[in-house]
Amino acid sequence: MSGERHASAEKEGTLHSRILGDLERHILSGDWPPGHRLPFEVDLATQYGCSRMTANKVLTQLARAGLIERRKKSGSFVSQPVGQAAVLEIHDIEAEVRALKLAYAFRLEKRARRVASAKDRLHLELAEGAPILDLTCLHLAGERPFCLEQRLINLATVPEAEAETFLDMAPGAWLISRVPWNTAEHRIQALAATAETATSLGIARNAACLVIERRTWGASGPVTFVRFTYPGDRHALVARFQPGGEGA
Amino acid sequence: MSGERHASAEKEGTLHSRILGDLERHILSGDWPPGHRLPFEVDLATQYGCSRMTANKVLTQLARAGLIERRKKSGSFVSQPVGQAAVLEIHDIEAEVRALKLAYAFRLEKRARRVASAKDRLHLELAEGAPILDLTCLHLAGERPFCLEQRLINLATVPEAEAETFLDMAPGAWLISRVPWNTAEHRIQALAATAETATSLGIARNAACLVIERRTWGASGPVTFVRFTYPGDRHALVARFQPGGEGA
DNA sequence: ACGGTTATAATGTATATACATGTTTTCACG
DNA sequence: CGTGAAAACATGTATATACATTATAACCGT
Repeated sequence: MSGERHASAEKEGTLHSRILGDLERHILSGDWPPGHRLPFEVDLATQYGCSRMTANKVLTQLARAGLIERRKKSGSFVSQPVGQAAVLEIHDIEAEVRALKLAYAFRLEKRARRVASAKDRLHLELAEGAPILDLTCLHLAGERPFCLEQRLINLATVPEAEAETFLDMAPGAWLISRVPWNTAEHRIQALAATAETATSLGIARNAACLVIERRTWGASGPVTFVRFTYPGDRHALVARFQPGGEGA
Repeated sequence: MSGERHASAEKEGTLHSRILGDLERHILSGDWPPGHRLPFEVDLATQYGCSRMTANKVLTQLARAGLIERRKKSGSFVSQPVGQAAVLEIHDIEAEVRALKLAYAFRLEKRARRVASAKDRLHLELAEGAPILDLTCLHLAGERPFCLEQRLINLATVPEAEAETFLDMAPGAWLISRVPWNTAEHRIQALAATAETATSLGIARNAACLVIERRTWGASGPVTFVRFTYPGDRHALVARFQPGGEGA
């Protein structure tokens, strides 16, 4: 009620996180099913002996995380568990290999500067005849091929790339550290290995491969298109998901 | 500054969202590269003619979204674009089929109640001899097989499932609407079709298939394990990502 | 110089208050 | 008896203030 002024560290953590934790627990445990109305801001404030502002901030955070929906006059309600979204971490390949406790290496197999063909324009939104850099490189785990990377870099957006040899640094890492981007689109498929990729990766022709394609845009237009091809029987993507789980 | 008291709707949107937008623009455009220190709370407050609390809330939100890192005494800094996380939406299969403008149907091919074997316990954390429901069903788009679903349901956690026939409602949709969950783990692989799955899906043996496995936990333990097998040449997962992009 | 204490700068959390905004309920008037 | 204006309600946004926390900087005596 009267509210003993600010945090006196009575038990553990801040009031904010205590309230947040309690509400999340009620929601995630199913104790409060979707559609259930949670206490009003003023009631929460009374219950925890805090101001409405504090309760408001907690509820606002839950709403941003998608766990609840808020309606004026009506109150706040537990959301339906909407489409199952998973945070898919696509690691840096070097990190991926090292996570397997294997030595990492890569080999540049192709580096060509040319103008965009019609086929390239399917992958990246490019003007006709726009200059691009076409790279292919093979990532190795220990002695064995791990992943084949085929990449197009838009030289209109990233002119610095033309001066780079990509002999010492993989193009992915180089781009990440130099070029800002703000949107990426991924496409994940299972495809049979073509004769070419089978040779590069040292697998049987038509073997199942996991193919991940990524297109990236920056403020000044399309940046890069990349296709990673992994031997399917040796690789898996893993994604973990907790609703409302912010990146701590 | 004196700060003209609350929102007088001078231009557009709230002060909060204007500041947020401005900062995001600076960061995403690369204008402020990773490591760059952004203005202190008090400076932002002065600049926008608002109180420090307002600036603080904006910065706090950016920090939660992972765009910036904050250090006491030092200030707030643009984060390194860490591991590329993409929000991967795994749609409901029915929605997926309808998005292709095809008729949706499903057929239950197997429904068995049994106790967990050692192999089942690899998929789901189960006690030895725990009762489970073992389901297989085929999802159809138009007349053609679209996806094969193989599912284990933990009857210890979801006893209601035993009374359900799953003839009218697909097990995925049934579970979503009835059983609360709080953690899911996905595994995505490319695998060659086994003889069985090839027959079910009407594809060639050894054809590349996209396999998505999901394990789900609720408050009272493991809920379900499911494996979706899609003919690889006919299906792709698509994920779009914008850093700091909250679910509106 | 060195190492420890003190000051200071920046963020973190919380309060009380004020007014805006959008819904729902109520109630009075025709 | 309906309908439209007014009141009540719950959230949304913003302010000013206070004190806590913590990392860095400044100081200071030995």
